[in-house]
Amino acid sequence: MNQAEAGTLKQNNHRVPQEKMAPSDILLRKIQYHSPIDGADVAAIRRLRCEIREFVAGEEFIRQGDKPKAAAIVVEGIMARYHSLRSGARQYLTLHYPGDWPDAQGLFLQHMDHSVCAMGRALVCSIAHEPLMKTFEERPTIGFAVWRETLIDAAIFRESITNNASRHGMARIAHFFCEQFHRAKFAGLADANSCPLPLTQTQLGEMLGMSLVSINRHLQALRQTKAADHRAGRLLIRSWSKLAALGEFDPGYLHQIVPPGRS
Amino acid sequence: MNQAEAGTLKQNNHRVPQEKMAPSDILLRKIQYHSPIDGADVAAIRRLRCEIREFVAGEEFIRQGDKPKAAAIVVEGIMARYHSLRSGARQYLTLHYPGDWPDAQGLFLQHMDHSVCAMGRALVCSIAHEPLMKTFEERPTIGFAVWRETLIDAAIFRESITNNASRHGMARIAHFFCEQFHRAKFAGLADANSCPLPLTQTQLGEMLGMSLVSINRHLQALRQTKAADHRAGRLLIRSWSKLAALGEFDPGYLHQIVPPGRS
DNA sequence: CGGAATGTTGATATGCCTCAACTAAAGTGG
DNA sequence: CCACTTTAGTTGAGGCATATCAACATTCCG
Repeated sequence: MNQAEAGTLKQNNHRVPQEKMAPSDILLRKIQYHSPIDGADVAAIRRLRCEIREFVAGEEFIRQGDKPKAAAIVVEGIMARYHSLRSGARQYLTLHYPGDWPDAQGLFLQHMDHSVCAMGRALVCSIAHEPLMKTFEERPTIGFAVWRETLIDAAIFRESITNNASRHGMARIAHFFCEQFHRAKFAGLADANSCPLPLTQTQLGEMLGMSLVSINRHLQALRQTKAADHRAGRLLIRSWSKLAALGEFDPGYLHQIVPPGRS
Repeated sequence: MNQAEAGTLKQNNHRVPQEKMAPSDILLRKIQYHSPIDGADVAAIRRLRCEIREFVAGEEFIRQGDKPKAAAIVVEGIMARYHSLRSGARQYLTLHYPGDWPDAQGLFLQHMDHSVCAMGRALVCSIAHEPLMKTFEERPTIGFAVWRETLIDAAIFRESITNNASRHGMARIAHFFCEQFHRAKFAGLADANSCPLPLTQTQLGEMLGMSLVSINRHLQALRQTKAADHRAGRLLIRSWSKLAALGEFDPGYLHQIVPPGRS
């Protein structure tokens, strides 16, 4: 049982003072890499009012079946999307890093077909659908940029299908680690050879469709190859080339456009 | 080896005379169910020039790595998306029915991270990106409707992750059958208790991450439950309730809005 | 310090994969 | 039209990867 299921969860929906940061910047930073945002677009984005909320580990942001009236952008930390199965188990679908829109589907679809929760502490900014949609109508480039984000999400889901269905334990884990490191790096969360990855082994299993015991054993094998290590909620890359080879990782599907001035 | 891999494929890129049908109608029919398309929108859609092409079974429409300059809409038949693995094997990702946009990602992402091919004979209509994007800018509602389609695709991918990762053989097949019947029905391809499903058992395996032998045996078991039968490229539903129960199928994730006047 | 969550290890069971042979159906060419 | 080839489907046998069960060690946290 994880925290959310055990019902021992602390609620922590504190509003964070708006002055603490400009959430539009995290949004801009990401979409400017790939989309031709002009001055008027920037102004329109800055004009959007957003509410920042803080979440503790495991806390739910939105639940399967909900009908959201606002869209969320991850500002700090890591969020996860998951399906709740009838058996009570979870199937985690993806992780989301700062700049991601984990519930963008709510903009156009009636109800959520999955839930979103925080993995570790996280900060989320919500923008009400109505003004956001209006902005998309008036400044299509902004909508296109967010649309693009949702298409990359879909590419990540596809890769996940392939990873879970066609790779064996060790390779599957290696591939997953590669993806997370790549994305954490892109979001500015990683240092040269490590990044946060606040999942328990149970949750890794729920992500990759494997049992806890299998995860544990493959993780140990992975340690012995000296390719990567996962401990205490952190992923340590010891040999990127070895890990990428093990997981047959090719980052093309992430469609990352490397921002100028970063490696 | 299937046809495409064996290289014995017949090329059949015949242009079909434009008069044969109005492809914009298939597009309109679908998006009008859910989006507030007005007269000017309809006119803008009809103004888009599109080229219709016919494909034979297995023929590739677009390949992993390609940079498409046009977007496709399935007009007739069934298309599939798939990843090509290093081993040469395929991982099928989804099927697409008339009205679907199997390569919409090409509108915003540089290169294709997967391929698209025809399953059985199919008719596809292509609309050049440039005028299409212009239409999205001028008439945001149209873009939103297509965006919505891509979000449903993503929901289908997510369900596929869960299905492949968390359900055992028989349930996995049952769930897949339920989804395809539901979608075929929605696209007008199904009759009361059957629909086309032009996959070989090998391809079913490549879709669901199982070996041919497992598929074959589960399929036989499924026949014996009298829930469903798959033969000669056609899916026959013998007991929907039984099949849905076996596959734990809940169609919510398809976000279908039932068109007026249909059950 | 005590209790809960997390990680580790061993043993056993089983679902699925692989290999291999064979049948049935469909398509091809003389 | 029939013989031949190819593709698709079926069946059996054996082995392996992963699940499951169960006990224990460790870390975390109030």
